[in-house]
Amino acid sequence: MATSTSPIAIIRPRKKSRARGEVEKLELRASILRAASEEFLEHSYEGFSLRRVAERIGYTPTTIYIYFKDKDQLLRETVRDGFAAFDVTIQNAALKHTDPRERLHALGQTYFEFGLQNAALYRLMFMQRADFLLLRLLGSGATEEMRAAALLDPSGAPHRVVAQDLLVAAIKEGIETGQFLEGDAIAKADALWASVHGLTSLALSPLMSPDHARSLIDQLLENLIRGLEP
Amino acid sequence: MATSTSPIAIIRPRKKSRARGEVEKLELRASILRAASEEFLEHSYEGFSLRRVAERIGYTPTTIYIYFKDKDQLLRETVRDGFAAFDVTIQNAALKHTDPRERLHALGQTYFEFGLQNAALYRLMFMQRADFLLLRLLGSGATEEMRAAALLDPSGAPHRVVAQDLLVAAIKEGIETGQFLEGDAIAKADALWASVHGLTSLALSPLMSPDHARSLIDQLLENLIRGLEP
DNA sequence: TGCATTTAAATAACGGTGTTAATTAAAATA
DNA sequence: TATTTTAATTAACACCGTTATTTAAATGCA
Repeated sequence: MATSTSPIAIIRPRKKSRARGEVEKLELRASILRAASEEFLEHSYEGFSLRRVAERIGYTPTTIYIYFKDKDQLLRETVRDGFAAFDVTIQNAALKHTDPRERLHALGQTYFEFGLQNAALYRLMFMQRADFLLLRLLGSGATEEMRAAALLDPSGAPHRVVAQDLLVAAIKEGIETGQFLEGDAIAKADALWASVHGLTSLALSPLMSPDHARSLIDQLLENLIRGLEP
Repeated sequence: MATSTSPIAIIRPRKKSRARGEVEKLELRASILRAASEEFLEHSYEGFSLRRVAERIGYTPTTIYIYFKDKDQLLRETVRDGFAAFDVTIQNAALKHTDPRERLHALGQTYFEFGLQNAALYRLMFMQRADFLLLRLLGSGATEEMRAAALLDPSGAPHRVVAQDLLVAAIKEGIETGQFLEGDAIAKADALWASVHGLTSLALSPLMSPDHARSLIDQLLENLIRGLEP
């Protein structure tokens, strides 16, 4: 049978045809993700509907299951870029300041403002689906069992977010230069993180207006950083 | 029936019979709320199902609509006691300490620990359905328009939670006694609140273990309170 | 007491969700 | 060209909140 079309087809008739199919597959996959991204931005996590994503690109809901395991995985991949953008934004803020105090302040400000400017994403990352962040942190090398275990047992040595690590680094640096008191840098970093997260999350809730929160962030950061000093 | 049993039933045959009916209604209503409460504790906000509440007490889902406007109202009434318990707990903590510094510290500790001990409730109150809190704060005197407006516009002079008011009071007292620096007591209170809320909410997320958060709360509170001092 | 009215509750149904199994049709392979 | 693989669909399931309609019992009144 193969002989009828081309005897030398042994080389790679499969590869070529398969390659074409895979491009198309990737295109549809990307199209799904694009639609999902719009869907998430418009309706946030609570209103994110797999069926609407499908309808948006003119496919049936079941088609999505060919490209993604389930709704969770679709959403995970949908916000992947957002997660990365968060890391980049925070990293850049850290790079702009050599002085630990200034760097901590910039990290806090940037974290806070990123949250306000990316409300749906921030809520998802830190308030609604923090498990996404954990899975991410476990990396691709982790087995399914490790992931499941990490989700079931959030205690133990926790997996740390980039922003956390940058805080720790700045604090350690401040300790080395004598600007900050000695002590558990991770503990200090987590306390700082918790405070800024608290103000950010309240600013994204009906309990505090973003503007009111903005009027508080600098003073709060100053107080917290002063608390690190001798 | 009323006439057959007593001709003088004119006095209040309606009242008596109606009273009996109303007691039964109240009993069923209470039974629904009891089932809903169990449901909420077992499945939290995300998994709270009206149909399961109905099934739990052996009624059809539609019956619930005779006693409650919709799922939201059922849930609101279900957690009413929890909200009140939160207020009482915080109030008691405040009453135990006359010194503003100590009172602030106790308020923070108690708030934090209440959150950890009542995870589903705390998440609902401050993370998932803060609008419940707002409606509550608007009180029974508010019109529907006022409530709708308050929800749509969370800016403006915000309605304050009991815990917030207690913080403000303690800070104002500390300023009067000269223990704290002069300044906007509300702003200082909100910053304090945001920080404690941040640690509490992280402790209720997979991103930070409750025990780790517990190891941070006292130091954090000390730092924040010291930030109020001259 | 008998009849009419009110009303508590149930049934049936609508539109929505995520998801799985079975089916169609088109493309890839031999 | 015939066979196999596979992308996509249709049909279905089990949920969800909610509304309109119907049943049946309790109540009101002559």
